[in-house]
Amino acid sequence: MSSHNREHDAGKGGPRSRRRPIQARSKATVEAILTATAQILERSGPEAATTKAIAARAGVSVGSLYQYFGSRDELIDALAHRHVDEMRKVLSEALAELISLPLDAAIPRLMTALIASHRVNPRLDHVLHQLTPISDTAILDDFQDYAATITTTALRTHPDTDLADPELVGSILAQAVSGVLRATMRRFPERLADPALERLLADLVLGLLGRQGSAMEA
Amino acid sequence: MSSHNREHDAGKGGPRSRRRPIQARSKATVEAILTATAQILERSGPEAATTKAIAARAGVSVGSLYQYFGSRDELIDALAHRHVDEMRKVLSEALAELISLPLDAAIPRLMTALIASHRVNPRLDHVLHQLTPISDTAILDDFQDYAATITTTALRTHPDTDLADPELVGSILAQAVSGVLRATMRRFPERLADPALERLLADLVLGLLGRQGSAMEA
DNA sequence: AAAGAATATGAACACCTGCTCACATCTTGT
DNA sequence: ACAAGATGTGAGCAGGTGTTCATATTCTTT
Repeated sequence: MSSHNREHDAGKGGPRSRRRPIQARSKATVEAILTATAQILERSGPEAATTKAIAARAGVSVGSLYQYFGSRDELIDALAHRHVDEMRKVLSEALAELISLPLDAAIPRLMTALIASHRVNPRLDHVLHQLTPISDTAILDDFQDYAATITTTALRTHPDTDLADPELVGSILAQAVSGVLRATMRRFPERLADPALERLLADLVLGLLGRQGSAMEA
Repeated sequence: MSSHNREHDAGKGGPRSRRRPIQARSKATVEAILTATAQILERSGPEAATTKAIAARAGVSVGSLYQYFGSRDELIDALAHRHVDEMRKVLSEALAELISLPLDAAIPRLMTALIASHRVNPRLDHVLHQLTPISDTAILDDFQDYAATITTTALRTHPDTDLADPELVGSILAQAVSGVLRATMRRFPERLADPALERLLADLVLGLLGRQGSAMEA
């Protein structure tokens, strides 16, 4: 080995992971730490996610934790990134087939995809939202923005409707849907399986488009 | 003075305020403590709301705080109750005039009222939502349920539409609107003044009702 | 086999937290 | 004026936190 592994970010500054796992053993360690963090957060909330508790559940010592994460906050940040990446992946997978469909058919499928993406890890999702600060933009906003962009482009692409401000409409729709989903996951998780939810959400979106697209309704 | 003031709840148990303020001076103290807590929560989030920080900002000693609140959590609970009470009040004030209106006119006004109620203290609202646990029902849910009930009864009362499951629809609509409002407050607060938001929300609700009420759309 | 790098350990440290309690002060009723 | 209750104080306690570091172990390379 010729190059050291310690932090020496020639590029942009900012807090970075202390060390990068290069052997298989260490990769398993960071993996264990991340899953342990997720589990504790899901089960017992942010306050229980103590460095010591995390290390214990991961079967590692605190020292190991600090070998790969510069601080507790960095660790949680990494976990959050991981989580939105997975959500984004689930959503984008169901996306390819949508572009060719007319809106009436595309929107219900989009809802199904959104529900699926929110099912990735609802409890962790909620806790990460708890950790979202008021002012600063948070990692979780990335997913929200992604969903908004998708909706906006869908509206722009499909010639079925033409809106005055597709961006605003897309953003509002994404907010509405994710608001419903997040509230449902926390308080009525059994509803998620109910196909009525999907239909209602699709009707919600299509209804607004109908109202907005044409100046008049039937 | 014949009766002591200490806690001696003959009724149901549970953590209660230690002492009830009876003189004007002490009432001012609890008031100061509550406002201080709110200010710190708004400005710096839950972690900054230390008992010492609160006492300092209130111009009081820690001891005084514990004379009227059994614990830090009880204090925040009290503040949360206060907050939803105010939101509920704002909402219910704008409610009386709605029952006589047809849905097309009632819904936009309901949106105005909902926006107003969410404007009571958006930052505090967000922080209190941060403190909402995953599993247990929280105080803030009361407002959500209130809004859902109002919507449901509005749908039931007005003969304009007849829905299969007004409760589900009312609940979803309330979740959607509050999802939009909360996201907007945090990330695009300037939009709150935009009348387009009100119109969009009303269209969102009316659109779903149009879709749901009649089996067919134009 | 030997050396050096990567990885793992956990006691120890400095700091901060919620909370109590013995005491001082103010207010009120008589 | 005087007691007695109501209110206010803040140093101090017990416990917990995130983080570091000198040391030990394991792996990789030569």
